[in-house]
Amino acid sequence: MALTQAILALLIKKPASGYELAKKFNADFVHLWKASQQQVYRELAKLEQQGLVSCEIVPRDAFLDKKLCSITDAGKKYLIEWINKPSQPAILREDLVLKMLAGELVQPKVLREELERHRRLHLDALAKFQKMEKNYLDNSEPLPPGKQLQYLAVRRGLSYEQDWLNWCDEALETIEELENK
Amino acid sequence: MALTQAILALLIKKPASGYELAKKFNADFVHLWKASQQQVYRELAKLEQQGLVSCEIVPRDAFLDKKLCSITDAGKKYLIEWINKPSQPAILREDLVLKMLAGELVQPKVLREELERHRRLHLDALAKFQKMEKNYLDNSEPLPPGKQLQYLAVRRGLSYEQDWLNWCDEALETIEELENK
DNA sequence: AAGTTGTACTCAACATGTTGAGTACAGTAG
DNA sequence: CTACTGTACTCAACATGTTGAGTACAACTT
Repeated sequence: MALTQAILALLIKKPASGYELAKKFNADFVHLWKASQQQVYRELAKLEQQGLVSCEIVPRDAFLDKKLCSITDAGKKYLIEWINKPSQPAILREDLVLKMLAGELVQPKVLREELERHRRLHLDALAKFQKMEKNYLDNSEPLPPGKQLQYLAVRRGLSYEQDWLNWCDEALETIEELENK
Repeated sequence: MALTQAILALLIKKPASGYELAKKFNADFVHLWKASQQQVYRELAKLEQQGLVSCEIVPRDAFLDKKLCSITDAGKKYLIEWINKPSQPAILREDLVLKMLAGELVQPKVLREELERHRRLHLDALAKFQKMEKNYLDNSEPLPPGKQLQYLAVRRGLSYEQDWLNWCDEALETIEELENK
């Protein structure tokens, strides 16, 4: 629903090609907003057609051409209106929770191994956010308002992953108790 | 992706009609797995066709007929296989985080009001999970394994909402600082 | 010289989720 | 006795997300 806004939000920082945006949505940004290359290109085409972004083909001698997209004034206006509209919290749909609900059907060991896998994944994600956080904390000068807000986004990721980690540990304790009975 | 499994997971507890399932996915269950009526009916039709659930029309004199669906042995087998396969953590796509990233475009007041709205929503959700938790805690006897796993799902919801709440408070502090400058 | 990796994109098909309207009937409240 | 609410579903259309293949070219490795 809001891939539109996610792209526009990145483009206000600086113009980018579809390829670059797609890379962000699958690397540093992946734990906050994931999107496939195909999704990005499709969305970008729609945005250009609506006049919310404008693209320009930049020839780079020797390299392949690159279609650099920038947000237009209309795009900025659209984003501002969207921020002003109330939005709903995201809908949670987590497979792992379903596996707990139906967990009686399998051996506790199966659940334990899956929990351990998820624990590792959340630990990796947490490490990435901690690395990002450093860029905001190591600064001796106070952060400008834009950066402070960005920092809040990083804090959300950090807190989210830490919270998952805590739950995984709690769940593992319960499962181990079940295994020992 | 896993609405299939969400429906099957509910059906192992007891048979239900599409209407009843849809009600769950929009009431007590909504913060763990949300699905619209239309989605449930479509999925249920597919599941019946695949032989994972079997439906039976139950005439209830005076009342409207009800199509009661139960999970079949094939359905149970399918669920067990799914639990055994590793699954990916859900993808986060939260509008509010985007609003922070692009937040420099608007007055801090706009962000503060949106944060306060979300804070209230998460507080409501938290209250619902706390109410659910009581059913598991008030018990003097130890819980059977199935219930203990169910309790973990509730704990996940509880922790998730509490974590959002904490972040909202942290973000509000930051925004208030911005407003006072 | 051939194969792999990385950049930069397009097209097609399908699965899933959302929105909205429409049918039918029973119970209850004004 | 009419309107509203709740039960119990169906159909259609569209938006969004996923999967997979395909094109093209440059740089680097083996």
